[in-house]
Amino acid sequence: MKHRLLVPDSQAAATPPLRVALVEDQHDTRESWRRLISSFPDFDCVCTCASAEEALRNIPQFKPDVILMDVFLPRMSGIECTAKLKSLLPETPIVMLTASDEDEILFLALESGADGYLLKRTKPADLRAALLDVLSGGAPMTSEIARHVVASFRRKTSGMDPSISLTAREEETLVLLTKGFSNKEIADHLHLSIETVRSHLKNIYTKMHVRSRAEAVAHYMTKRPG
Amino acid sequence: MKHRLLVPDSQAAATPPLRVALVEDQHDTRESWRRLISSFPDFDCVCTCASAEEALRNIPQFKPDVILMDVFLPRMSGIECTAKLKSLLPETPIVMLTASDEDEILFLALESGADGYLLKRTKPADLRAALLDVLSGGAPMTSEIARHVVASFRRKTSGMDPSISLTAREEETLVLLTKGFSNKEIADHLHLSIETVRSHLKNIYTKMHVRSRAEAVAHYMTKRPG
DNA sequence: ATTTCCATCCCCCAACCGGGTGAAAAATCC
DNA sequence: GGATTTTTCACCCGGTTGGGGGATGGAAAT
Repeated sequence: MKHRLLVPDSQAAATPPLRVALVEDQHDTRESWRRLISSFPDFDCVCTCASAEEALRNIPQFKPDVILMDVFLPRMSGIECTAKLKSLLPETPIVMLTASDEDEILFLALESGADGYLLKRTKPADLRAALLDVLSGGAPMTSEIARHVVASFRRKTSGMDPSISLTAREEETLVLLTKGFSNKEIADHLHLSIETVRSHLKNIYTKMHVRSRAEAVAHYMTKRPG
Repeated sequence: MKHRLLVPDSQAAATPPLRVALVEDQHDTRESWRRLISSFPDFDCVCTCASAEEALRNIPQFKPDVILMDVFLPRMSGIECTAKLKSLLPETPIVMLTASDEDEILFLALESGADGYLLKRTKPADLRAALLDVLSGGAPMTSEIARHVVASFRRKTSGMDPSISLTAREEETLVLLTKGFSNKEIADHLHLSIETVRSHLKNIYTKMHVRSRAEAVAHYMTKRPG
């Protein structure tokens, strides 16, 4: 899923510059970002937009290699704009820029399809590294943000365990159950007889005190978010 | 949430070395990791464990600054071990090591509480950077893995088609479905004929592109937490 | 006024599912 | 090494479910 061949850390003057589009509503900020990006020998800021509407109108024609998007824009937010741009240019990586580091905005941005998430106070060298990173298939973000993202996966071990302890095989079966598979599909997936799956399921039901797969799925998913 | 004050990129010979615990079942691999870590002037491998059980027994006493954990261990997996260690030492960052880059294992590892995720083929300099990163509150992972992680957020909302709009009655039916009720129970609850419930369900399945109640429950619950 | 949707209900049928019972290898524990 | 748990599989039975047809009346939209 590489978008361009990159010479990782050199200035790469031989290849044509990578084309960047920038969306930022505040004039001064926009200009300073534009100048900064164009100051990199291997990058060129080919399109600057002052609003989400302008971005949706212009960026698809420019087909840039990467898009830098401010989160806070008047009327339509950068998050909504990102979602719309992603359906127009699904292959073009979008890096969100934000002043705050609120979790809420971070996750909304990632859900909208953003590929990276930088704070506006990012240092010039780090910005360039982030652009190269996202263009080579990475997901640039600060350490703190990465930790927040990773932390969001963590299960709460508080109220879930005490009673039910499923065996390894039962757990596997249950996970496939929550993906909506039938007994036969689970059996194929685990290379088992359908009767074995039924057997595991019966044990799971007994341990979880439920009487159907739907109930098991519901109980499992309320306990383990995701 | 910093665990130690760090001098980011210097060799920091003045501060005491950071204490690393290593869990890896294969003797040769374990030794080579141990030697590698101890070769860093600012790190010291104070505890090596050949199994998850040994890790749970020894690591809590050593109270290392960071734990390196192989995912594949006999009997109890590194993932399970990570979950248990996290409840014993919630502040100690754990970095998972894996040979493969399967999505399934990655997400299980993150859910278990791992703070970073490295491939075993990581270069020595990158390992050291990753250890420093995780100790200063980051979440070290390769670019590819970071992209997988952010991509997993996208699925949640972009998979949640804006196209599916259920009617009021269908919504009610679906909610009861997620509580694990049978068709008959739903019918009683809503004072309807069982045939009406079946009818609603058929429409729900069509709209949601699923073929069973378990699948519908799974899809619904991944979209709406709770 | 006509059409389109929604909610309600009915029937059929094949397939699937949940529950009971049993049992034999394999792994694990003590 | 013997006891226990886990994993694997089988058979039967009745109820449930999913998918395919409809049909009716009412409400909302055009």
